[in-house]
Amino acid sequence: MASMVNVQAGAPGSVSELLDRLDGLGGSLPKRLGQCAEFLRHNIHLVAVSTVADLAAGAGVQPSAFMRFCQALGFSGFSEMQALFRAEYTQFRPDYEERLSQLRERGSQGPEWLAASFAEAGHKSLVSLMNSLDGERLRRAAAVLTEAGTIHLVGLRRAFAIVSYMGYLLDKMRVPTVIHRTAGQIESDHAMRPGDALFAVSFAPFSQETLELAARAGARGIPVVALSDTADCPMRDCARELLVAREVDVGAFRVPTAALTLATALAVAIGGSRENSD
Amino acid sequence: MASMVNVQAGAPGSVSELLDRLDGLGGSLPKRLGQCAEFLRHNIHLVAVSTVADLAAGAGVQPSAFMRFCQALGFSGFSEMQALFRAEYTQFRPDYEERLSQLRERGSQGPEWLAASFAEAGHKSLVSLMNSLDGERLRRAAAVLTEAGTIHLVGLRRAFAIVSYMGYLLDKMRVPTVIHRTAGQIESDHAMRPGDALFAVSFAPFSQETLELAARAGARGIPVVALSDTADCPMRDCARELLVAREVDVGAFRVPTAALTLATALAVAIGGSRENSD
DNA sequence: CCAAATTTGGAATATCTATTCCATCCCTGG
DNA sequence: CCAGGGATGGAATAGATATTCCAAATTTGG
Repeated sequence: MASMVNVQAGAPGSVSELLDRLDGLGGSLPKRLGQCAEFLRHNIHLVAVSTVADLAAGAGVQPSAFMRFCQALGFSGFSEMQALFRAEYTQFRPDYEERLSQLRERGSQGPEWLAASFAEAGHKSLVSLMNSLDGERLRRAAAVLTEAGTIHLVGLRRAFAIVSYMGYLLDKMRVPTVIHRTAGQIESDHAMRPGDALFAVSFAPFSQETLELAARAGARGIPVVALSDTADCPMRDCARELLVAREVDVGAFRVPTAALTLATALAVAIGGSRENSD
Repeated sequence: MASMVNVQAGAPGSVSELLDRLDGLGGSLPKRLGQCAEFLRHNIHLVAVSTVADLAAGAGVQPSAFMRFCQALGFSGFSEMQALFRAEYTQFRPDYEERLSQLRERGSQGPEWLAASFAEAGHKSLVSLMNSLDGERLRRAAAVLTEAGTIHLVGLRRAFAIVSYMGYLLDKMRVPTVIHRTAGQIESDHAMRPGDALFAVSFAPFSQETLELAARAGARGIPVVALSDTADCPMRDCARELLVAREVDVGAFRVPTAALTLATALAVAIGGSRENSD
């Protein structure tokens, strides 16, 4: 009984713990169980709502093999493993459909309805962000800004919130940063010196000031990383890298959830790399 | 066979269609089936991962009653109804866990990994926001700010992004708004006149300046609406309403997704109400 | 290349879940 | 107040689904 594939401790207590254990097992699993592991990694979301037979078929193995796989992970069987996924699912799943329909009934368009709508839009924006994100481009953008002497940030109107949060994070991580407010400040350009870099944020319809500042920086050989809500952004010409974060609107309004998320990830990545190279 | 409670067309083809039909049935259902309907409306997310017995128990009825309820909705039985929910679930669900574990494998902690982590945290923050949101309190907060002559906004450090976006939205909707930057500006207080209101944002650890400004405003009888990430916020004493938006962290960092979403909903609600009363 | 140990497939079984059925109860209309 | 029709609870049944078992196949170590 002690010579089984892998009988550690008890069963995992959460999905991420389970994934860790899966990584730990590495390639040490026999062929069929390996198939199960591979399939599970790519289809985590199916576990809560499928039968062993379905999952086994998906992984291309017999149900009994999948059972053995569950046991190798430390569970008593499939049911115990599924219970874990179901618990996690019921904990985190938003019931927007329900909530919105409820709110729609009694006097629509109140603040609560708006909050639910914006929250739902936020979910969609984040999903779309991760689906469309180009990891390689993001890495290059982070590299450009990591190597800069001082990072200059610019973004007006709705983009200013993004820039100000990024400025806060970078400053907290002791990365030399300047936030540009172009209004009536002609000296902006001269603050950018060779070796610096510019991070420019602008959403359609674009602020002329931001576009021009980015263009002048690009012309002077200062690398520009741009963030916009469309690939058609005019900055695509002057920018070394253009990142795109689309947002889902609620009527005429939106929350820049995806952009803020992407900008934060970028800032933290920059802060992390700088720290390492100090 | 034709005299059953309600046998229309076929089974609903989607969850929202089902909700519509539920609304259509209105109060015409007998007591026990009504309990099922009520429970379903509030626990849509449970259907995909529960048994009839569980749901029936939750609704306080016998399994057989729940079966009749499913049939009244046009399904052949519970299984058919559950299949609908399971299908929608597998469609919508993003596989962050999977994505993260994939990214973890090859060179962890890159910008892409960070983006995925922050996106996942954003999802969780939004779910928790909507689970904990008190509609009544939000409505009162919106009312306080709607009735104000000028809305004063204050928030420093990480809270400034929230305030600046809210300021942008309110300004766009032609609501008189002032953003206070307390640094070295002593006249802040006098800008707030009777009839105005203050919206103060501060997250732990709180900025002393924000707390003091809010306290002085409260003492002068100017209504204060506060937004924080904890109910333990010191402003709870001076504020007319305290809104709470908790965020899920990634390591030492976070994206203020929930707070920004809530603040946006609030701003749009205010803008909408003002428009109506003009 | 052989023997031992491990893994595998598939069928048999145990368990759990959905579904039906019917005696009883409760309303409703006369 | 008394039928009569629908609604209800609970048990009985049919159907899935998980789980185990073991003979056959495969791999591993010497």
